[in-house]
Amino acid sequence: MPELPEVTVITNQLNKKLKGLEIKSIEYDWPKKFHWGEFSIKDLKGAKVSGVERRGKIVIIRLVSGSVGKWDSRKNQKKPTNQPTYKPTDLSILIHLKLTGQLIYQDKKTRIAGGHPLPPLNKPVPNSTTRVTITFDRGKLYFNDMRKFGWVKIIEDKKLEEEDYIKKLGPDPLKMKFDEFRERLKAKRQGRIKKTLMDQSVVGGIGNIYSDEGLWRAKVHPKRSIISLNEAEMKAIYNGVRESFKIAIEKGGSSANAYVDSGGEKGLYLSFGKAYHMTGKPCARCKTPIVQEKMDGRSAHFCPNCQRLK
DNA sequence: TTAAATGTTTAAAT
DNA sequence: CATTTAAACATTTA
Repeated sequence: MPELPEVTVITNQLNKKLKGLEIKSIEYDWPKKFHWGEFSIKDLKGAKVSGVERRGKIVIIRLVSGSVGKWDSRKNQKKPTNQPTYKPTDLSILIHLKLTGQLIYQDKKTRIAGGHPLPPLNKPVPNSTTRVTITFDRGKLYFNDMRKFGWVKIIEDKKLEEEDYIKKLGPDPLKMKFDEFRERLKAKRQGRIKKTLMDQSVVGGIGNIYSDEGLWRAKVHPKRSIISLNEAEMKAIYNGVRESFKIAIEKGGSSANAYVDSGGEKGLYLSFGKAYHMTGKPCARCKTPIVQEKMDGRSAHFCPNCQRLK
């Protein structure tokens, strides 16, 4: 999916738009990946958005209780009643976009869209890839996912840290000091650098695009093992990943197709990319054609001259 | 027609 | 038991 920069961009925009909105209803045709846990639609109806944030690559829509009812604290579950359910704490909606997820919010005068570029982000919604629709008192949020790899989960705020994805998640490269970044990577020793960078338990938010981009900037071959990296190379990788993230966030994400920002403006292509999907194109530094090679089940793109294996 | 795709989990093999 | 690799998930597009 959408990696850290894309999720950051859409999260920030959603945060501005959704704050204070009240949930009216939720529709979905995708029960397999909509995890309600012990909750149900009754628990969300009337709840208001207190903010939208990001953890790794997931989007979290935080809610505050709107309705009140009964909660059985002994059984730690809702009582079987038709009354609205009382929540001992507030709830959150977790959304993982995986490979092909998109989030699109629309109201009378606004449209914001982010995530995977296909289908085009300016395509009308709902469409054939729309899996979940959350209706607010003013506007609707659509979760599209062509390949249905993504998921939605309803969870209590206080259990957020125990959630499977979140509890394994390493810190953001942008929020981490170099020392911690280096130590976390080093723990993988024999691991190959590209694969390790994409390991969400080591560092959060890096996927196939930005591991390629970061390593290109660092002039490090994606197959290098962690133990073979010296201090300078490690630092270059740290900086490389951070730079590519910062640039991508500035540019509004890497979505390769039409991107519509909160003002309805179009634009933004993966024009800043130096390696990802640049196979055969000359390296921006040395003009050697970028090569693509399959490794660890993914395709890596790199410059065979700047990024030597040894 | 076949392969590949902005990701993660799980089963299987080492 | 720890680690690595392959397969699975589901669908579209090049």
